[in-house]
Amino acid sequence: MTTIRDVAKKAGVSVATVSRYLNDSGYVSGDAAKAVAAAVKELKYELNPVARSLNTKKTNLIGLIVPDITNPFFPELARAVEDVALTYGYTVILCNSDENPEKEKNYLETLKKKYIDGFIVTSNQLDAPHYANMALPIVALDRAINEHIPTVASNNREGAAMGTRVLLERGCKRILFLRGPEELNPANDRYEGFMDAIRDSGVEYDVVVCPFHFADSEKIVDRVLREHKNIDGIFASSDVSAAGALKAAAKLGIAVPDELQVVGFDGIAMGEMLTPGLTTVAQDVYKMGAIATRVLIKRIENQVEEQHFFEVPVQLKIRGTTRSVEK
Amino acid sequence: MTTIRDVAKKAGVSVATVSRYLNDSGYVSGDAAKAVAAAVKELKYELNPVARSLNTKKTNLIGLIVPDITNPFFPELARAVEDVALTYGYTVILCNSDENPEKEKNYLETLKKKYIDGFIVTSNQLDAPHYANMALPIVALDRAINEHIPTVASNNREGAAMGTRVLLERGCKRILFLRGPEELNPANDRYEGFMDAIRDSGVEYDVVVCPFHFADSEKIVDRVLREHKNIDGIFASSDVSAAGALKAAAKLGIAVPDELQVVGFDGIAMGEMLTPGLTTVAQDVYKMGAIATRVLIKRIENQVEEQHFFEVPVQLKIRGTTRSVEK
DNA sequence: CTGAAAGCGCTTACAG
DNA sequence: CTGAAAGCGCTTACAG
Repeated sequence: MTTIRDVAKKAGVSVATVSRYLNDSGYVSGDAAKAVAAAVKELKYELNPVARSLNTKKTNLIGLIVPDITNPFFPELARAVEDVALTYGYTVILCNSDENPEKEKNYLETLKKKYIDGFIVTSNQLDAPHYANMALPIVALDRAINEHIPTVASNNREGAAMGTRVLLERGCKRILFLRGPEELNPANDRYEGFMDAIRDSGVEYDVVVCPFHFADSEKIVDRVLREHKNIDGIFASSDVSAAGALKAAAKLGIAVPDELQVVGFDGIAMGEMLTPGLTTVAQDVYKMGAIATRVLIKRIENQVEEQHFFEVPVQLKIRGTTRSVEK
Repeated sequence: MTTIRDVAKKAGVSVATVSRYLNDSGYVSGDAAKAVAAAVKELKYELNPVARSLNTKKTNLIGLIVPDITNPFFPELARAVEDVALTYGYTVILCNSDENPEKEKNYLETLKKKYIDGFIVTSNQLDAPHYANMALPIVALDRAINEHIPTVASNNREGAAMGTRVLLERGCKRILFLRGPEELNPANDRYEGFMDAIRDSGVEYDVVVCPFHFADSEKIVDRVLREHKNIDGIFASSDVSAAGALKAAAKLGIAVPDELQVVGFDGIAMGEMLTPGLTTVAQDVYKMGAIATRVLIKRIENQVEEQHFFEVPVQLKIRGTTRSVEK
């Protein structure tokens, strides 16, 4: 392995000068620069990043903590993070937390010891002490807002109102809202948005708490549809729940969208694979990941950034689980 | 930050002794061990992994290179890799290659410089020189077998034969096989398996090359179904293609499974969310990832492992896109 | 069984 | 503008 000493020797300068040249820090005369450049090229020298890290305490590594990469929301996020990170010369470490504070804390701590440069986190524990004491750049995604931690999220509330209106405009008279878990901020925002839109509409509605899980959602919707035969619209707080609702409806022989219209939230790829295609409030997950990564890297590199909250607009995707608007 | 020197001083021994104690390497007397243990505890000392890495050239980091984490096959793989890695004290770096040899090579090289300990790779470039010259433990997943690189894969050929037989047993008279890309080993194996089963059946069949991509598959199947009205069975080499086929059939008003039966391959979660549920040849992706990770770590830790090829059995999941077997 | 010392390969005040 | 030297925090022959 050729080291900085070899380069220095060949170029006839000190290692300090080589280091300065390599890092573009401090003064290096034109002649010295030329000699070093030639030596680097000739020896095919490449700086050893581990040795550098020991000094700088930086590694160009960032951690991405998600509850579970297997949840269809997260792969696209991970992709965006990785793409942008690569652009800036960073590499990403993937961590599944299972929403388990201990696992999260453990990752945070072991990676910090490894001089990781920062974290992008989707977590409900952001107010926990192990975050407050991190002294490392962190950006929160999707969930939790904390005055110390920049956050990027969809405009969940407005999006949910939009989704609700899709159902209202299409003549639904009794709407079932599949509300997400109460400990999730985005789920609560979506609930607010639903309420914003439904409140003054005069339309009947039911609210049922429902995890973002296919089989559970199917079971819950099956029960509710049996009890309330006149439900003609479902707004699910996630596409996975919407898929469960569709499955339940199909098994009960309820025609979608003729007897029952369904709108989801998320915009995951599965939505268009269903038949009929799922009408949904699509989040721009890729954009969220991209923004989060840029914000994080700015912080890592000590660039000033005033903004603390980044809202990414959602977009309606009208597909086959809703009818044409009645004139 | 408390260092090994602090511990040595407090324990009244040399740093060499502390290091030996910490790494359980070389002799340490009972007394010395006790003193060091006490000092470690009192100072809450934690070894600096970066400093260690500079010496050992090991980092407890492994790289996972996949074409695209967004492809529904890979999140579960990533999950398995991460779970097992964590168990052994390793952390995983996620790399999307887009099947691009340059990107792959770039990751391999930059991470090698960072003293990454090994790679789990899903790639078609495994015979490329940058792999041969790696001198780092590598395990291949799903694709490509190379006498120097251990591989874990499904029994694709047998699985495809099983899937084909599902259609044959249910009375299909003309089967369309959606063959995957020709540069993919697993796709070729599945093609062989299809041929194994169809050859002597006397049943008519067509083979069309079709990427593992939803919209493309839909388009291709739409065309074929228009041209050949008597096709009554489709075996797709991937679930995503099967979903495209189902969409095409639905748009053409072809009833599944009454007029057309469909079988997929992969077993991704989306399959059960479709209506009717997708009958498929399910791979045990999690198990593949888990095995690959264990094999890799064994190699990293220089444990002997004779076996070079690990085959993970597939499992039929009969759902709604196929009929009951005719008696 | 133990310690002094060299070494892993870099960066960074500091003096000149 | 440059170099000698200390330092980042560990590991590992080697001599005893």
